[in-house]
Amino acid sequence: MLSKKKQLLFEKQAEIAKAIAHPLRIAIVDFLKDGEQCVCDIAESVGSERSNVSRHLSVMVSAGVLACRKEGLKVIYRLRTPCILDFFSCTAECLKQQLKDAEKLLSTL
Amino acid sequence: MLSKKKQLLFEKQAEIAKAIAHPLRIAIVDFLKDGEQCVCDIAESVGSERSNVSRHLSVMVSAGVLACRKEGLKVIYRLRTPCILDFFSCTAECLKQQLKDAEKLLSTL
DNA sequence: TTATTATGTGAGTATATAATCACATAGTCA
DNA sequence: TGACTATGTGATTATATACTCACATAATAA
Repeated sequence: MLSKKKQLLFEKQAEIAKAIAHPLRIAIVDFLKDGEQCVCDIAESVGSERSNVSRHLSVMVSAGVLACRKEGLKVIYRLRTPCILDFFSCTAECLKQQLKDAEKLLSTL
Repeated sequence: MLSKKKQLLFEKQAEIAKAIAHPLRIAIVDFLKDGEQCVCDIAESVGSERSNVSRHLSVMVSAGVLACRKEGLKVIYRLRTPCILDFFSCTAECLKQQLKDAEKLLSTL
C-alpha cells in the first residue's frame, strides 16, 4: 500500500498531467511556448470557441501550469514554468519508440 | 488554425498524457520504474482491485506507455521506454515553482 | 478430468469532462 | 452616459471515465 505522502504527491502529479491531457490544451501550451498571448489570439490559433478556450485556460491555471495577468480589456496567459515543455520531448520519445517497435514488427513479415 | 499534421500530433501527445493522468496510474508507473511486475503485485502495491488495475494497465498499453509479456499464468508489465519517467521531473519542477510562488505571496503579507 | 490461480471483460452505476449557447461582467472610449 | 469589446460563467447536453461485481478465459497442476 502507498503512504499518504506518496498518494498526495501522485494526486498532484496527476492533476498536472490531466491539465495538459487534451489536444486543445496541448495546442495552447504549444502556442504559448514562444511567449504570452491573450485569450482572443489563443482561441484563433487553436481554432475553437472563446468560451471553450477560456474554460480550458482556467483548468490549466488551477493546475499551476499557466499564469495570467490583466492588461486593459485583455487577459494575457503564459506558461508558469518552461519545464512544462519537457513534457513534449518526453512524449516525442515515447512516440519514436512506438514507431521503432512498429518497424521491428514490420521487418519480421 | 492548426494544420492537420499538428492536430494529429497533439492528439497523440494528449493520449499519452491522458494515459498517466490518474493518481493510480502514476503510482503504477512509479512502481514499475525499478523493473517489470505482474498484475498481482502491482495491485497490491497500489492498493486497488485487480480488475480495476487490469483496466488501467490496458489503457497504458494502448497509449504505448507500457508493454507486457506472458509468463505462465502471470502477465508481466513494464515501462515501454524509461523516458516516461522524465514526466516526473517535469511535474516536480512545476510543483516546486508553485511552492516558490506561494512563498513569495506569503512574504508580502 | 477437476481444481486452482492469475488475469481480463461485460454490464451497470456514478461521476467527471467537454462543448455550446446565452448571458453577465469588466474595461475602454466616444 | 451608452456602445463596444474581451473575457468569464451558469445551464444544458453529450460523452468519457472510473469503479465494482460477477463471470469468462487461460495456464497450470493434481
